[in-house]
Amino acid sequence: MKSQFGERVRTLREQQNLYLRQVAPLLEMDTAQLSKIEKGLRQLKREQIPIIAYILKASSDELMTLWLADQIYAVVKDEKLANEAMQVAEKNINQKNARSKNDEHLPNKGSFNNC
Amino acid sequence: MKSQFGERVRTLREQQNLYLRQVAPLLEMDTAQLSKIEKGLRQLKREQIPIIAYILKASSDELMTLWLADQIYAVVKDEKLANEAMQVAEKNINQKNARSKNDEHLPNKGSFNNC
DNA sequence: TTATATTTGCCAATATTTGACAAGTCAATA
DNA sequence: TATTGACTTGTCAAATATTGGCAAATATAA
Repeated sequence: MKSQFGERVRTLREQQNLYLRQVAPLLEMDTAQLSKIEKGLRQLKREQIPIIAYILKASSDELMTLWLADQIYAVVKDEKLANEAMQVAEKNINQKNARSKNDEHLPNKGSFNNC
Repeated sequence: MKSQFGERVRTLREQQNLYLRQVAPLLEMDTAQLSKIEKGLRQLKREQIPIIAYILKASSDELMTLWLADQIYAVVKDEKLANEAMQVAEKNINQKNARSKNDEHLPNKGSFNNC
């Protein structure tokens, strides 16, 4: 498993018939860096994902999802307890989401009511 | 959601009636650092997990799982696409595992047969 | 108050990641 | 086979991020 994100970016770039040298400057980097990003040897900065999505006429959400998945994968890829850890993490995420969902039902959500 | 790992360590330490000052030196750190680790403000080094598990008479696997879950959570905690990313990452892990499972059925696994 | 346990803030030390450049490979083709 | 263009790789200093260690602050109990 290499970089899902990088592979997708390369595919998209080739579909648009763009060269590294055409795309890299738009991201303010040289071709070497973008090459490494596509090969998963470097990480694109999170805040550049919408930019590259725009350049490649792709879904920002799709690329962000792949980028995040790569980050997660980097944490657990050589871990025998990867699946267990994922389960625990998932539970934590859902609890967090449940909490903020509850907040919606509380009065004065988002107001600064500390009078 | 704070640090599952840190909270578990604190619970275990208190169950054993140990003070930070007793445990910290065994991990070659001062009480301030261990305090931060228990509160999730610092990360214990991965390779120290078996050590702290031994000190606290706990399961190394349990603590490793919580530690990894914390690392994963740190990546996605503020991401709206957290769940999607987790799904993709999980698929990647399972594919990887499936691959190494296949390897077991190949001949000469682990030998250096490049003659 | 004193003593003990823990926490917090700060910043230097260390570790990790990135950016930039040069040199390299590879394929097409003149 | 020399040249060109696209991409890749290696190196290393610079930028970032993380940690370690200390001192001071807080908290709680005696």
